[in-house]
Amino acid sequence: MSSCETCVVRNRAICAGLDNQEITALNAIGRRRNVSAGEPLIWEDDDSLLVANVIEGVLKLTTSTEDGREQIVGVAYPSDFIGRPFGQTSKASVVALTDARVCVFSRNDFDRFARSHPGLEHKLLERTLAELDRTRSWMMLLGRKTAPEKIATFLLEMSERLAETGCTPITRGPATRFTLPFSRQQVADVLGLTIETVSRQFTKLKNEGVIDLPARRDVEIVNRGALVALAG
Amino acid sequence: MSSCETCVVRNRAICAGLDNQEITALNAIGRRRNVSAGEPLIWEDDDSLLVANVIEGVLKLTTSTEDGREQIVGVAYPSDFIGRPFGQTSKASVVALTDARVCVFSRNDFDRFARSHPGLEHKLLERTLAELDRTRSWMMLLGRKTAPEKIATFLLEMSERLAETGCTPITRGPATRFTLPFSRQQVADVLGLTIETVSRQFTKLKNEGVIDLPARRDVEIVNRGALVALAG
DNA sequence: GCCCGGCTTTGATCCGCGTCAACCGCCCCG
DNA sequence: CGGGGCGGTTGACGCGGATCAAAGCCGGGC
Repeated sequence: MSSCETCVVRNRAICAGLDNQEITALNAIGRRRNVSAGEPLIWEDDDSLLVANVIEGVLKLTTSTEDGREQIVGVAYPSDFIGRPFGQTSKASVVALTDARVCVFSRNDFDRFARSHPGLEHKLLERTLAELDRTRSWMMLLGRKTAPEKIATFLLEMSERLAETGCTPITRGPATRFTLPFSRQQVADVLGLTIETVSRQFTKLKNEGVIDLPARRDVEIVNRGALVALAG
Repeated sequence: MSSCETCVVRNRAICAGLDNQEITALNAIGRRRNVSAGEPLIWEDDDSLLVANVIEGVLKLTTSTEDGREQIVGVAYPSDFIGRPFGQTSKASVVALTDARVCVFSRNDFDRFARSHPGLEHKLLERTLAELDRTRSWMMLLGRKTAPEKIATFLLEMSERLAETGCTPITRGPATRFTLPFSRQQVADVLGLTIETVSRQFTKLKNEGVIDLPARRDVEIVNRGALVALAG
């Protein structure tokens, strides 16, 4: 296994910017792991023993109330970083949505390595700041948007992120046709809606000719302009 | 003006962990600024020319839709860091809720300084990770909690944060009595509710003897247990 | 091919919260 | 002391999305 493989495509991975020697050292403390769809990687409130780097696949970060309501608070795509370095407990559960390959590190090992490699910490900081930006714009959606706006925003975001992370046939710009890594229930958990509402909104957009739904999880954006207008 | 003053109480400020020489260098590129209640510090989508460190007061971070709906996506207390280093545009507006004192830096100056001082970047990373955790648990609230749960959660969070940032008479643990730095409308903007719903829920809690409302913005928690139970 | 089970869609109804509107009370200022 | 205005409260009502229920669809196993 080459160092490049363990640590993902070099240019996009967490280790981008490290020199060869550093990459080798990082690989020494990491382990590859396969996680199949539906399998958990980290449980909410556990000791946060792991951090990881996504190589392939999509995973969800969730928090739940005691009575079982779930909210997806983040989605990790290839090259994304998962887990909570420098903290006692993980505040979110991580579960694979598709079969996934990740590179896991013990939190202690990773923390120690990061602290002595400023380039890595800088990269991590940039990623965390970007994630915070995304999360904040999602708060706007959860707190203030209507169901149709939520669905439209969601579809547009999916078409962008799936394209840029290479989860769809490579095209320039956002994808017009893609396969959702989510079930209807999971879409509901992302948007703070119920499964029935999600289903109804999808059907409505299809009837209006804005999108097409060729298969359960497949979406084709027919009229992107309309979607942008609906997104609010 | 001593270096300590410019850069906030040493132990809690962004510069904690820097040596004296570094603190002096950081002070050289920062400027004190007073912001009065209601005054903006950064506008949404501007060029993100500023970053800042809060010395005193409380500020809100907001995003808005074109048609004027507003969502408060973060609240900055003393010692908190504001702005978006290493990014092109700021995604949120920053407006003071109370009269505030901040230490502002030009983004370029700050970026350059941070990149050459790993201790500062590490501190910034820890803060950003903590903020991300808080933001994610707020997503759960926005997406899945009912109005009574939102209000209860909000009051408990306020009682903790206002105590730990020294915005209330110092006590051990969470404050039982405090002054909200928010108007009713702003509470609504934090929780994704309307002003009327916020008002009704406050009144309900008062009638049930869970809290007392001695003045417009003052809250006294009478029955914390009940509040915790309601928070969901 | 056929059956079974889980996911999804669709329909009917309900209710929490938003909306619209009026009123209240505190504070400022004359 | 007496307006006036702003922020907050209260009430009446309606709607969007949740809830409850049932049927449809599709994929997998035999």
